[in-house]
Amino acid sequence: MKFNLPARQPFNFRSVIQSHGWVQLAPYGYDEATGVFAYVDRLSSGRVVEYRISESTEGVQAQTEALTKSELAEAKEKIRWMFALDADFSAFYKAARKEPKLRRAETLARGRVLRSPTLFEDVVKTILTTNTLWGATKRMNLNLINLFGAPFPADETRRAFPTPQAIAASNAETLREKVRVGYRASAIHELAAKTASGQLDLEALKRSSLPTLELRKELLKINGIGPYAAANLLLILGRSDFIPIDSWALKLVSHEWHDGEPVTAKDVERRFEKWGEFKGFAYWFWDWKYEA
DNA sequence: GGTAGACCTGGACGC
DNA sequence: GCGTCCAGGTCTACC
Repeated sequence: MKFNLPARQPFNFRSVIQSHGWVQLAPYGYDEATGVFAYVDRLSSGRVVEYRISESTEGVQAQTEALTKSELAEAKEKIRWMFALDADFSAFYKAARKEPKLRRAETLARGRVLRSPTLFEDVVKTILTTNTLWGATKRMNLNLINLFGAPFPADETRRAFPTPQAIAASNAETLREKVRVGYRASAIHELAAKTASGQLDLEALKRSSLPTLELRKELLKINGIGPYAAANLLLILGRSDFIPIDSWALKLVSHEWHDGEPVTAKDVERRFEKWGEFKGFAYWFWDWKYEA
């Protein structure tokens, strides 16, 4: 079955897909040639389905197998969230018009950050990006999915992202030895256990009206989430008050303003201070000189 | 509030 | 094939 979901304008499908490296992490997939984005999802009914999503005139078009009425409603809600179809970035665009390095922000409809259907998945993936190289992040994520994810019946080589319950039912030792997440094992298992038991309601944070500073405090309470990871998750949640400062950010700022000389996190903060509540977006969508 | 050192993995490199 | 070094954020202890 096919269905269309409209997006608040302006909207640019490729800008969302290319907003960060998430698209390279299973169970996402993207075919550059056809422009089809795929995601294997486990619905709350227990069925594992694939969404094949492409750009439409007003937003996105999704294709999947026949779903029940409640499954369809769930799929629509998840896809709306993943692509932030309802998000409004007009205030950021207004501020960005004055800055040549952000000139393309509005024309390319930047601001939306590709996200997972659940915040649990995004928190786990963010933990997997910390203190490691991108290749290792991809490997750990794939190991996690292959070990704990439910298989997609039409192609059992592909699996949905594991539920908190599936990970919680295992233990930190298995995460360390089979998923090869190293010291992150206890943080991931604790996160899964607290989420599965209801002690931690991550999904409520998606709709939270808390000020960003308070929301950040909530994220920092999670074991394994520090300043970088919290800022990354805030951007995913549409909050732009903090910059995810990692070694890459230091490199970008170093080459942009300091001729490649070493810089500190404070230097990065200073460069974007004037952007206030938009500093995260300004950093994220800056037209950087330096490229990998 | 700031800082040093430990935590792990896997890739790169030298032998 | 083996050993060593290094990159990458968070956490804890300490000042």
